[in-house]
Amino acid sequence: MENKCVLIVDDESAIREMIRVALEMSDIDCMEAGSAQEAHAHIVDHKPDLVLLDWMLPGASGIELLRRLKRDELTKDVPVIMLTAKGEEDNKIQGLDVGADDYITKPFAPRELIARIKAVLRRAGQLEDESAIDVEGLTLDPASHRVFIQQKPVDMGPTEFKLLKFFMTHRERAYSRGQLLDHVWGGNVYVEERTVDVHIRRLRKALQTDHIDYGTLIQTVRGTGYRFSTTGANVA
Amino acid sequence: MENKCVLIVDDESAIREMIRVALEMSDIDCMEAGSAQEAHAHIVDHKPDLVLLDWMLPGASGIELLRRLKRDELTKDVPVIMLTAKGEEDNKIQGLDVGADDYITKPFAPRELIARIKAVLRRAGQLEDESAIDVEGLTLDPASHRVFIQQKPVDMGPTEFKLLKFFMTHRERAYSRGQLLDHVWGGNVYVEERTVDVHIRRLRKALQTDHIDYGTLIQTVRGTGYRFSTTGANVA
DNA sequence: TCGAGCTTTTACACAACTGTCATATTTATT
DNA sequence: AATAAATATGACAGTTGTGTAAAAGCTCGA
Repeated sequence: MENKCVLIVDDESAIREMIRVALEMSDIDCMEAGSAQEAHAHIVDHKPDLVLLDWMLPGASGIELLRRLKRDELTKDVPVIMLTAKGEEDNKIQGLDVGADDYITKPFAPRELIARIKAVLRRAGQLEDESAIDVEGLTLDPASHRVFIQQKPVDMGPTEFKLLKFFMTHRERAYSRGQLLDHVWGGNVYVEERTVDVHIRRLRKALQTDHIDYGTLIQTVRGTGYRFSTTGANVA
Repeated sequence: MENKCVLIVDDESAIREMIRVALEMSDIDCMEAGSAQEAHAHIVDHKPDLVLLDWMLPGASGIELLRRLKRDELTKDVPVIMLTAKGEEDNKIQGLDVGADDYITKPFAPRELIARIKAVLRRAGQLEDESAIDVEGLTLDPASHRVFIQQKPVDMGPTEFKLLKFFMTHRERAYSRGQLLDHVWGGNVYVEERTVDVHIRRLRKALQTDHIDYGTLIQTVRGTGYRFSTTGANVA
């Protein structure tokens, strides 16, 4: 599985370095930013999985940045843990009010930091849409992470599952192999486009039963890619 | 029966000590926290049976903590009694609004405190599902803290029991190892995720008998985690 | 302080899944 | 009908994730 990426925002590079060491011990990838501006640019740019934000940035801009992040639709879902020095306790609460997901007081034990980061990451990951999707007897249930054909569970690999989920939430529309790679495989992976064909094939196969063949819902759009459609196949 | 554990949250250690003495007279275990932050960490970590929370923490964070606790799925079920000083009576109402289970005005008689605590614990205790859960001949009885297969008692460790209880009360849904750690181990414990595998293994083993193998009810969701399901796995 | 009973970690084997290729098969074009 | 282009299919090997057992660590009570 891909590592989580945490952005460390602190003006003291020594502290950043210390935190980085702690996190990398736990297989968490780190990026660093020394100022609020730098941090903001990075967040918009790379969408880290979590931001560790020092309250005491020069210009008291830590809380400013937090507020700004939470105001913007694009960044409001990025979890933030505030770092506060002892004696700034009042600020913690303010931080929470503005939407920090947790706070931790310096100095802290690396273990505790890791534990909190993991806890926040875990909770953040849970927020996805979980209601089942049904198409003519083909049901995909994100909660149980399963697919059913007429209430009967169907077996398929993780990639096929994600692929089908994407299709069922984006029907009646053709996607190129490249787009599918982006959406299903996720951004920066280098994979042959032909690989998509293979997974389409596997998915179609999995959707076949003795009685019904739901594989035909995934239609080939020659020269373009594929499309999930409930209206029978037709000519271009 | 195991003693109940109450977390006392107050910034004055003298008051904490006084309360502690009173509670321990009644065989109630106590933990203490002097700040909202400390308290939150403790609650997530150890899930006390009840929290005695002073409204007047530095930074007026008592009410904040309460709000935070009630917002988070993991902690919303922990009962809270608010401690308010005379003259802050208006706050009581606010506290109740946010979800406190009761409130007490300082100064209070120890007898009264004990009485209220017991009342809240009693109420909370009743909410716990004490009725046995049965799935196709596999029975878990929270009251006796035992598991039966066709009326025959089954042996397993405490963690396996909690794990099974969680699964049986949360069926047909995939949980990541991280989520299982959150729910079964409790909050911020810092444990390898692979540890879950081992307990799953032991639980599955415990659920096997000469005749039936209930271990298969716990299904592996590759790349995701595990799921308790009564709809059998299926053919490829 | 020691030991029993659990829990957690570790290490390795194994099975499932993935990505790629080589080879059919289909579709479009002339 | 022949040819070119694109997709479908089956097989293979490398990779990843999980199962399993055994060892190391804890905890609590005698």
